[in-house]
Amino acid sequence: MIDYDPKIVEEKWQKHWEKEKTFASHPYQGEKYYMLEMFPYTSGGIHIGHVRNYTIGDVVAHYKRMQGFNVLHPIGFDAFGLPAENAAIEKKIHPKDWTYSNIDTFRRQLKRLGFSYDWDREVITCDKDYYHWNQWFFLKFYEKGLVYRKKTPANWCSTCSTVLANEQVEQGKCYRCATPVTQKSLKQWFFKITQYADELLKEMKNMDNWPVAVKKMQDNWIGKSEGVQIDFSIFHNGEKLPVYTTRPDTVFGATYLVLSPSHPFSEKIAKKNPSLKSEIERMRQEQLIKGEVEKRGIFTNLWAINPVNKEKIPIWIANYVLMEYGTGAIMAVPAHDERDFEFAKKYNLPVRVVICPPDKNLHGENLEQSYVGEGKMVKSGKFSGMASDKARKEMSEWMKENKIGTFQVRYKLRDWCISRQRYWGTPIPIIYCSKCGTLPVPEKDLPVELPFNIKITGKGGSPLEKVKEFVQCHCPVCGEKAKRETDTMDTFVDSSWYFFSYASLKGDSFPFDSREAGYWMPVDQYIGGIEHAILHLLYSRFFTKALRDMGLVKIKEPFTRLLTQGMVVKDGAKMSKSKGNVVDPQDIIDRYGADTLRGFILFAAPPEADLEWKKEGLEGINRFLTRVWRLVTEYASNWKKKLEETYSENREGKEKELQKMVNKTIEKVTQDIEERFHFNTALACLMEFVNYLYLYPEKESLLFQESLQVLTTLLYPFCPHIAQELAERMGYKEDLCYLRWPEYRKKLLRSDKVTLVVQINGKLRDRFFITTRENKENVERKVLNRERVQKHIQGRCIKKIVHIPGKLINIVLD
RNA sequence: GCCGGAGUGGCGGAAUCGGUAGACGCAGUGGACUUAAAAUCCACUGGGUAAUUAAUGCCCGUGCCGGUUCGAGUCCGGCCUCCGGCACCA
Repeated sequence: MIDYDPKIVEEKWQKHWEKEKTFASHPYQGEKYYMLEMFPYTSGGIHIGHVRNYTIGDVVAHYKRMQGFNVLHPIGFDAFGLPAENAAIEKKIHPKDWTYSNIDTFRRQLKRLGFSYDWDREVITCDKDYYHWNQWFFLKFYEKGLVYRKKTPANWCSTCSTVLANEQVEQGKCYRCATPVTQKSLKQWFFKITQYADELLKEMKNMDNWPVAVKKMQDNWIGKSEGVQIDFSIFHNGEKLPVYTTRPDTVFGATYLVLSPSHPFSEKIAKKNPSLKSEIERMRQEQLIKGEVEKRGIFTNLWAINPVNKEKIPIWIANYVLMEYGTGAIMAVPAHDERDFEFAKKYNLPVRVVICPPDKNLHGENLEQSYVGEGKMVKSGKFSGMASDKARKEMSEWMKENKIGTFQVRYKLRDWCISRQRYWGTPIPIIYCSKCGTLPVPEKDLPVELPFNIKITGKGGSPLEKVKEFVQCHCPVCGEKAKRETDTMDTFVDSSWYFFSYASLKGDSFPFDSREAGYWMPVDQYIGGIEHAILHLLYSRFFTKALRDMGLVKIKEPFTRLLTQGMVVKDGAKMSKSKGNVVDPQDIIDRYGADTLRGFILFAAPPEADLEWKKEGLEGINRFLTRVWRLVTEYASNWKKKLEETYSENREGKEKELQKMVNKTIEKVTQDIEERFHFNTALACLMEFVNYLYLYPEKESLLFQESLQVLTTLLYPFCPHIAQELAERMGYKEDLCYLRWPEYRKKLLRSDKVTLVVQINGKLRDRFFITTRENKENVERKVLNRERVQKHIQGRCIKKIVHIPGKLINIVLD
């Protein structure tokens, strides 16, 4: 017997797979299955989180192939982005060289892990053949009115020297470097994702195979609310001052009105009234920094009229009202809104209760906190006495009829800002001509190539601005000298359509072939980290819908099923350089081999849970694989074409038991993959099977030979190298990935002896074997005669017997 | 604050539809092999209690309190803790 040497075995088969293109995909041949894992951003080398993501996907890809599906399982690289520029500054290496050298490392490591990718479909987003189509989409969106430019305060990260999309600001900090984000007014390009807000929301109802957590996060992010815009007016000149509220039922309780410091009317006041100007400016500054600030405001000396009761209420300007949402102005109802209550208490503004909870009366003067629940209307004109939820509808109707309010649907979702003042990204294909204005680059002039002759300093604005040859161009309309846009696109544009690119072999005049993409898309199973719950996944959904409306694809949604795998943690914390608890997959491969690494990652936890890294567990899997190796190399003889003994119905005794074991193992492994992706229990079951085979006495029998063959086949999706090698040693010369997955026979799972569990008053008291042929009465008589049962029921009265045939009897005593 | 998710041995985890809690692995203990060790193989392994019939028996045990049920880790109500997301969105 030869010892198990993973390095030799694994490299042998990796060479074979590469040479034979074993996992290449071909369209239109049978039922398709598109298995996709989120492609990696290639900074440095592969880390353990990638290995987990890709291992899970690889098991599914293998399994589906063996089920007879035509599988597409591609990979590529997310290659544009800021880290490349940072590396350029720190290491004096060109972003391009840094990126491609990382990609080489990544590709080598992915191959070393033996993942079954179709490498012919590889995509690298910084290749001009790829970003060409980002620009093309930009132009098409431009034609469709899905792109626009506006000057607006944007989220600014001073460390990255660029603006960020709303989705990239986490708790007021940059998602990448955690620098507090400030607001800076710049002219920016936007994709009109809000046009799809409602569809993005609605379609989620049909996405049953997405995790609830992700859907919930997107739901919150889109933030749909239904309310009423109520037109208040300014007392002295009657000018309209609309506010937006989701609680029109509280309108009689409005005791003051608040404007955002950035509201146009606030600006007007600031101009007229220098004494207020500095305070307004100060509040505006406070709003630039996200996060909780103490509520602050000033009275404008102006008054507004509440249209429902003609009441005169003071107009304030306060830092707790945002300009970006609603109308930038609110009616303040301190009795029924927490924020207004807090503000009213601070500035001693009146509190008027208009809704009382069912069980008591409230009074504004002594209210200790706002009441935001439902209840009975009071002090609300003709609506007094009505239930608040009913009043909400009726008052809205009434306001609409009297032309003082209109129904409104609002979203928190803002348009997607795609401008980045960075170098390493897709140039935005726009030309500014002093005569003709802002013009898209003609399609025939694409791609606008990113220049490589550049100095990255990290200082002083966009790097492209300083590249004369890039900036200077001619106007496509009048031919005069013009300037190019120097901002590049957010890299999330790249990842919003890469799955379409994989799904077709590239053409020269189109981003992808609609026919082939139509065959493969949508992605049947997508796997990635939960950190992309809103960013990448929302953008990709938006892109898919936009592409559908352009007639390029027919589908509404890109990803049918989504799995968000858990983190890999060590010593209770997420692996990170700063904590010094990083495990380098390469070290594990060198020491134990790829199959052991894959096996451990799959065995240690179910995919959606966090995984605790334990060196000892790794050794456990390695021991298991060694046991499989020894068993097969020692006892296996010839690979059989058909598993006759496994399914024969004429076995008795030990053989029958083994046969049952084989069928049970197939059943369990199949179900665990098929129904739940619980690879940990699938592997546990294979371990049990191996333990059983070790103790089985007749290792020369045909049935035992077949059992080894089944074991090898079932192991293949998890640890493909060792399985393929063992299959070959048994005489199987083909690739296991195209061998049909074994089936189990239900009939052979049943045995004629089962354990019957006996409970007395719900407590386990006895268990014994019965034959399945025995009738109910007979079994019950036997149970009652058991010594252990007798001991308990002596002198007591049997109230009831619960009998689940073949499983359990519960005797209920008084 | 709001919205998700999770709490099971010394540890990672299993129990899929309400029916034997702790599969499988790790760690640990004992034995076999060995001059010895490693490796390997075999067995035991939640806590407590009892020395009788020496086979096991009995009690407790899935974050806490209560409920439904013949029977609850699983269902219902109320808490506690941890993790993740959002956070002046009117």
